Amino acid sequence: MDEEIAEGLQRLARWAVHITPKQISMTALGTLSMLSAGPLRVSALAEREGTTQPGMTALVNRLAASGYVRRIADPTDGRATLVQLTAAGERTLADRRATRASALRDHLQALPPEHRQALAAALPAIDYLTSGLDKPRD
Amino acid sequence: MDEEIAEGLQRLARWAVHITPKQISMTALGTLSMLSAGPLRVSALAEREGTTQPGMTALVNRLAASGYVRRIADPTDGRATLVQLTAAGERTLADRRATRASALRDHLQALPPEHRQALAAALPAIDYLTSGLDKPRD
DNA sequence: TGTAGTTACATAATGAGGTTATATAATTTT
DNA sequence: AAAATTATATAACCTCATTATGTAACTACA
Repeated sequence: MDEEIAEGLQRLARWAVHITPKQISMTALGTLSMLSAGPLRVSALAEREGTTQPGMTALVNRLAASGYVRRIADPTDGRATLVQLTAAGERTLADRRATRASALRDHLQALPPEHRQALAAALPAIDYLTSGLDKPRD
Repeated sequence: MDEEIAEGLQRLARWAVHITPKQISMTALGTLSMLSAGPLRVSALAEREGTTQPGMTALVNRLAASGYVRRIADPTDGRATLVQLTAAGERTLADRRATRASALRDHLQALPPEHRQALAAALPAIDYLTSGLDKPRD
């Protein structure tokens, strides 16, 4: 049984990524998402995104070049830099989330009622599984 | 309601990608997966993977360099090249699928029974949603 | 039938996103 | 005060994707 569920979840993840507009990478969106709760260190972002510190430094560079984040000094540690979401970053985050959700909703609307109900009933299970994620709604 | 489901599916996709060992890209795995049913043209692979033809040419180059696929002539069209899975490619495909499925199963085993049941009940809905995909079990 | 158009793939240049290894500066430890 | 550790940055290098363009082969048609 777990076999079938695992297979289904893999297909579902693949499908969701497929139909989702790729304006921004998952890592970039997740990073902006985390920052919406307040500034974080580069290393904290890297750890929670499951990437490396140099990789996150590069991503923060790109996000800063796009004007979505800025670096501020960490008052408690001269080595660290805090990454802070800008107003433009907040707008972009909201916009990208809405676009993604709407792409998914288009497909859900074409879903027969019993299937929609089954998915709704599975939401607590999904919440349970994904609760380890840093509540990024992406 | 669709709102909550869309959100849940996005989180689920993100989670599944997160916990999945990234030995191989989704596109590469999907490509090998399609080829397991028989040789296909570069352009057919590109279209079904939702990528560009030059992108698929490059991917086929890398897969060929790794020994997972080979190019063979298309007897019906001198311009086309068919991409064929090698024995090593089949082994790799099976191995990667197993690794991914096992990572997911580890999480499913820690799932309370009622949640597991809810997911099992949602499988038909998942099949319905993802039926557009080229039955790649990834 | 030969030439014009189209098609299939490859190549080139570019950029995002990721890796490991290493350097630098600031903080801690001893 | 010196040594060790920590936080970030930098460098060199892959993968994966894009657009623009080249080339060879097929198709159509005057």
